[in-house]
Amino acid sequence: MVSPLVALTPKVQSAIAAVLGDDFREVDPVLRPSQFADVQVNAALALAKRVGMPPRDLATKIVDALELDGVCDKVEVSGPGFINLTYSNDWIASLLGEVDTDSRLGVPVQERENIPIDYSAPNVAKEMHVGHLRTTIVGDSLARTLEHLGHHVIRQNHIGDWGTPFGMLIEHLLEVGEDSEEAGLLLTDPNAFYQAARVKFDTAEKAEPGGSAGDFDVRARARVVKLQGGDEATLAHWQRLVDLSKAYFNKVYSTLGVTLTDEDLAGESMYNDELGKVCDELEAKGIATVSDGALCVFLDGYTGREGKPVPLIIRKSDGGYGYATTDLATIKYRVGELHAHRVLYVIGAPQALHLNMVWDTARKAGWLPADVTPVHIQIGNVLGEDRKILKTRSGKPLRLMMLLDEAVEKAQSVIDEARPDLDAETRATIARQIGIGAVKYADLSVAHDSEYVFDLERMVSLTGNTGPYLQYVGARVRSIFRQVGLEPAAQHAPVVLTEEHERDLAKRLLDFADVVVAVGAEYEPHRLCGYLFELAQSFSAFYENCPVLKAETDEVKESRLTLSALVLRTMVTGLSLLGIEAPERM
RNA sequence: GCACCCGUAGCUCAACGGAUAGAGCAUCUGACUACGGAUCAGAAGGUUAGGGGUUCGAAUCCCUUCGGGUGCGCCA
Repeated sequence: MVSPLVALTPKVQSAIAAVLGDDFREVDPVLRPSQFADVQVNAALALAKRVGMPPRDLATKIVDALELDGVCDKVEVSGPGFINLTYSNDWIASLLGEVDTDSRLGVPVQERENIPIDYSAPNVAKEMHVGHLRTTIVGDSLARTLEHLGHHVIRQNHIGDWGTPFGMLIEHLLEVGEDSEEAGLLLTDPNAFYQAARVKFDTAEKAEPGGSAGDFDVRARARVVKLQGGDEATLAHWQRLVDLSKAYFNKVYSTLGVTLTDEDLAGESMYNDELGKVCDELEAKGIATVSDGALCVFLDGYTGREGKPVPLIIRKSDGGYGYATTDLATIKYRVGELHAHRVLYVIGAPQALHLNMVWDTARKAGWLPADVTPVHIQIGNVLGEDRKILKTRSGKPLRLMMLLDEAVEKAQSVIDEARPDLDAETRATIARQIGIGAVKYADLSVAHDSEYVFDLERMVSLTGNTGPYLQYVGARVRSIFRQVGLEPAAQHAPVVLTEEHERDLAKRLLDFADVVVAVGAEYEPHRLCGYLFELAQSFSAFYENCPVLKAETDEVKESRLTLSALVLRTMVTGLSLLGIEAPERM
């Protein structure tokens, strides 16, 4: 089973080789979508200069050498040397027949690679905000997609469960008591807990030593050292803190329909025993040196203010370790223990410098071989209406759970009004699917590295390029089948193409595999969103213009039912790769 | 100061170096006793921030100016 582009590529390459010789057999035929035909071949333009031939002449020769019997109805040279190809309806129908019999809808199974994906990574005792929402959703979609392509995806939820803040968090927890109302905030409003600890710390730090503000800051710092030193009592308090937060994360993940579980937790604390070894090894290899009391790695090409070299601090002057050390231990683990072929980091764009320094250090230390590719899938900042970054610390905190609840509420009010015929329980289920789907789609449909303006109204809007619109297409198809009492999954009659809208839809369906492959290669779920939206539009036009159940003949009716069933299957599969549910009805 | 990212229609965003830069929202005009109108058809909307360069061809690659964002030693 192959897509049109995959099928045509070797044919065009053969024609090029026939004209220019075997040296050109592997050359990129430059197949592109065309507004004048089904596809255009731009190879002649690309190669003309190299072979010293006018592009139109070369294009003509390539066309003469092309063997496209039964594949294309029309082949013509156009403009400066474009070759426009128009598929024959029979070919489209026959490829679609193959897609129809393929449980994978033509999506290939790729050579299996081990791919750890680092995503979500919320902080213990901190509310998940819209920034976390994005890495969680994009990462989860990539995990699902790469898994679908046959890879061994190892989800790595690198939660912030270690480091300096835990000193103050534990001290705060001890002061308020583990069973206090205050501690309960960890489950419901973690930010409030964190902020309280933060305020105590900041107040004490600014105050005179021994003053009325107490020595909270001193105790907090001492607690960090105890924690990293493995003090048992401290570890027990820490574990309590982590457990409370884990319950909160899982509540969010379950609401969101994200695949992460406790099995995927691989927090910073996991690497605690390795931190000392990492430092020792780097020092022994002469990669790290002591500067101002801190153990640092200085790398070529990294300069900061006033041309001073930027250090990667792997051991602070007080003996503690920061996230640079943890991240080094992490990549060492992912390569050495998980045998990664690719290592994906779905984290914020501002971390680019840090990540590059970590990777370069790991390369230098021999922990990251040349054949292992680390990839930073940069998550752009989420902006407020004022186009400034939404921050939890200074600005008003935007609680994720509240946001999700609000999205579901909006969907609920719409569905209550539109479908009073359904029972309350069904409506509640649909409202959840639509509301959550809307939020996820809004996040997935823009390029992951672009900053985007967070607008709840637009997100949950049920018209336009939104999740609900795509879900609606699936519901419409199911409705057609319900009316005639047929199962979409059992519909496999041959497709015959007569109307232009049928042809457009069929062609669109054939592109699915290429898009999924592209998402896996480029790590860009927004391409799949774009594709599914186009598919939805193609289906809507088809649905409007080509009666299915009232078709002129049984043959046409059966064919259109097959097309509809394929739309449903493609839409449901595509949405599932995005992590979005497709309601039976809505 | 240095580095990275960004600047596309009123707004939010697309566009693997290819022909006339596309969608959605909003606006305007049409289509409802509907195979489900949560829809569809159509209109209007642009010097791709400015200027150079490379190329047969640039929103895309290079240089530069302007504007915005982010990062740059003991938070993560």
